[in-house]
Amino acid sequence: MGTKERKQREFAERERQFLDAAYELISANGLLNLQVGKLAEKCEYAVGTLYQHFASKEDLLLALTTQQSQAHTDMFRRVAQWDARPRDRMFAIAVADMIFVRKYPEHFRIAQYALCEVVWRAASADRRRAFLDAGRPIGEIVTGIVRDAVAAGDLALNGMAPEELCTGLWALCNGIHNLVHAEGVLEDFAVCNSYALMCRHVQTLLNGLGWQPLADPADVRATERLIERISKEVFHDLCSAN
Amino acid sequence: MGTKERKQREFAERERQFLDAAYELISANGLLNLQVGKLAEKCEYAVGTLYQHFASKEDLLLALTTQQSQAHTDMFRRVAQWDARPRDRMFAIAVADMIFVRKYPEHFRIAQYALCEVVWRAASADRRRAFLDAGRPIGEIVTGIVRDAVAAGDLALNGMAPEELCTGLWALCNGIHNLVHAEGVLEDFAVCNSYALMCRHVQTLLNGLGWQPLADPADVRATERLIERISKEVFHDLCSAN
DNA sequence: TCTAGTCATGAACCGGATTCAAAATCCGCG
DNA sequence: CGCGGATTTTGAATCCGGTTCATGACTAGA
Repeated sequence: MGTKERKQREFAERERQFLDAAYELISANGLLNLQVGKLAEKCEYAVGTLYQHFASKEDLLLALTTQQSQAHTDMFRRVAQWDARPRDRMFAIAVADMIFVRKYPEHFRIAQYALCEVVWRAASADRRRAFLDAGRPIGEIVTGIVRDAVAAGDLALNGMAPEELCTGLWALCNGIHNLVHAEGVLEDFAVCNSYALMCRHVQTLLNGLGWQPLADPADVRATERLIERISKEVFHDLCSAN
Repeated sequence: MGTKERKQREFAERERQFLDAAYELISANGLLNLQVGKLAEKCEYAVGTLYQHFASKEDLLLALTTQQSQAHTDMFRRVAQWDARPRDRMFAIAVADMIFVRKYPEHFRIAQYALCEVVWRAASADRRRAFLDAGRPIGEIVTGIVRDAVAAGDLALNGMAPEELCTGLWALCNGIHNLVHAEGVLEDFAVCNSYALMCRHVQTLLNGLGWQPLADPADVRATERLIERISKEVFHDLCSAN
């Protein structure tokens, strides 16, 4: 009975259609103006059909975030396979993050919103679980790099677990995105190229961990070259301009 | 004609009442369940009266966040006046942040929500401006500490503006709060005492900046002692236990 | 072709934010 | 002290958009 399976495939396909359309609508009109009715209409389905997929509007947003998270993971996977010293790979993780957020600025905003308690709680438990599951490989990739570094003698944990060490990087990147996206906050603060700055802070943090080989804090060009190299060797297809 | 002024005072007082009550309701029932009608009722005013103060529900949330920001600022001001070496003062900023978020966990959630594009845009322009204004002193305090450190020869900027340097710390703290509050994400990640960890990361970042005197990354106890000292000398009244 | 089951539909429902016309209150003046 | 216009408060009515569910269409197997 292949019928069942074909149905499932079609169902999954339709779900993707909804999510893609949602992203388009959000990009065009802002998250604020996303309306379930409009979305269904755009997809040429009835609202009821949409509700066959998502328990609520919030559920849909979390689903979208989860989908995004998978794309994000794919970029990280590439970094993991990149043939470079652990420190550079870890730095490349931050660069990947940066490229991703820049490429899909709405995604960050949606995630930011979807992970707020209000929305998170309004999504279904299944959806929440799926989101957490989607994030797990990211953790594994990143802690893997840390372990490599320790094994190579480039990094001393000083009693921290690799997971704990990672949270620092993670928080730093996440926090920067937050600041960048909070309108007016950074402008006020006279920061021009926020992502170059983010890279600098990441290098600083890695240096603070004593992660070898240390980056020269005064040599901004070296970091720029590294970013270019990463763009070229790992994300050639995603970085047309810068 | 003092009538005008008394009215203004009363108006401001009522606004505070609304905001305080909103915080209570949110603490009790969660942000999700905050209802404008209920809030007005709790304050024994009609909904219409509430709308005299706030352009929308979102506007109210941003107002609440702004109020919070002022309390936050007061804590930072204390740190600025603390008689200690700049590096310790900077570290104390992070500790202050930590104490604040711990003391008012809902406030963080509200801010997180209020600063999402959806809510931010739904608030009135005046309110947004007020929020940005409320944040400005924080920036001044923190960059002030950086300048002190540079003047004392404890820190080299390496071409960064003090504001830029601050964003790193800021992002790190903000990011950690985000992770801590995102249910399930850190649990998954086997992090037990998240704020102790945050302090470690802050020390790491400061070390990475070469901010003298460096903290010994292996000596966890030293940082604990410093935190205790800060709790005692700066926030004696706010820290009953730990 | 028929039938039971599954799925899609969209008008109706409903909760809650927002509005606004009427009522109450306030204030300065005679 | 009382009057009249301005200001403020009130809460029932409105509006909006997310969600439901009775109905009809479609499917697959008999």
